[in-house]
Amino acid sequence: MPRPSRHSDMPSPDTAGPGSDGLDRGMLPGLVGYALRRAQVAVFQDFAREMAAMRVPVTPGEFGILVLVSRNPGLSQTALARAIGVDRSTLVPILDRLERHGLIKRHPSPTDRRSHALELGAAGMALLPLYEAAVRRHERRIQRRLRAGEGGALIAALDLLLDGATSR
Amino acid sequence: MPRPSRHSDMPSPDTAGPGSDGLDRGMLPGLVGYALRRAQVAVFQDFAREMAAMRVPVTPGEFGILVLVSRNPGLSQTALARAIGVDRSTLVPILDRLERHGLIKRHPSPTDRRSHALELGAAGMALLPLYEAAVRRHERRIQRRLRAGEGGALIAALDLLLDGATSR
DNA sequence: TATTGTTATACTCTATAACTATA
DNA sequence: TATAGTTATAGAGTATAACAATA
Repeated sequence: MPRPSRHSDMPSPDTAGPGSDGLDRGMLPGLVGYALRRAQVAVFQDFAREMAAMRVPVTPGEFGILVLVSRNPGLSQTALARAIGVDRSTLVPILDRLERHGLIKRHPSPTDRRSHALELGAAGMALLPLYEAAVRRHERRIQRRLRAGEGGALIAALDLLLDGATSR
Repeated sequence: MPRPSRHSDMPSPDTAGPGSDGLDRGMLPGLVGYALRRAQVAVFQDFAREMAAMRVPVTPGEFGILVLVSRNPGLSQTALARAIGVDRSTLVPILDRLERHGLIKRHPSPTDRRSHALELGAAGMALLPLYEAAVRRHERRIQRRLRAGEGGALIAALDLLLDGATSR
């Protein structure tokens, strides 16, 4: 994890953040939620920049779907929707697009004729390794200001944050 | 086709994340971007939950606007839009709502008759301290699984991430 | 009766372009 | 000519409700 900042508790009000414009931001720079939101936006933009070089660019959410489908072949749309936290109706146009580009394929389920068994399509099998490499490049770039091993500690801290924000 | 990376790289693939559903998530749990997105969603929901108790609930973005306006009275809409990273046209309906609730006020600028000088409204002056207290409670809750001082380190790491993702 | 995928619909958030009144 | 605020409009992204087919 990052440096054990030897300050007592509430982080400093901060006179001016990085790339600042001279405005007084008050308590904002001391808030985890504020740092989280700004980092999130920048990281998404960097992801898109890396993907722009690909033949079929995908969003972070779509990349997640491709990984999930490849590791859990035969998954149903409802199960996938639950796994990524969206309504099953929200998933339909997303899968439509991925299927249109051959990234995934909707097979008839052998056991339930209402259900679709999701698999990677031909383009998906060809491109997923390229997407994974692109994501690794992206991860290396966004973490380049961190010290070695700090990325893992950051993930651990974010998972703890998720837990603190989620659990009753 | 998930390929065994022969680099000594990413953290462990993770057998099952917290609150998992038995699905194999492959490399996802080892990605900072993935942890960031999930934490972000949970933290926003917790913010909304804290705000639900207030007379006039505000979003994280609206809270940021109130802080900015209170610390930089006389700010113009264009300057504010730039500070929070949205188009100035996007800001208009947001300020409309805040003004309707008396949280902010658009004064005529003394120096430029095209421009509005933003100030806190009467309700804004009364409520901002309550919002700030609510945000501190929210911050304390989401950080409750972290060790003492780790919140500051987390902010520092997120700021470094922002820098790595942003700079050319 | 309940569930799966789908459709229709609506709501939120955001941007672009064009307008107006000033500068 | 350029800028500040505004409007009209459009495109993502998301959800809810209802439907047909199937369980």
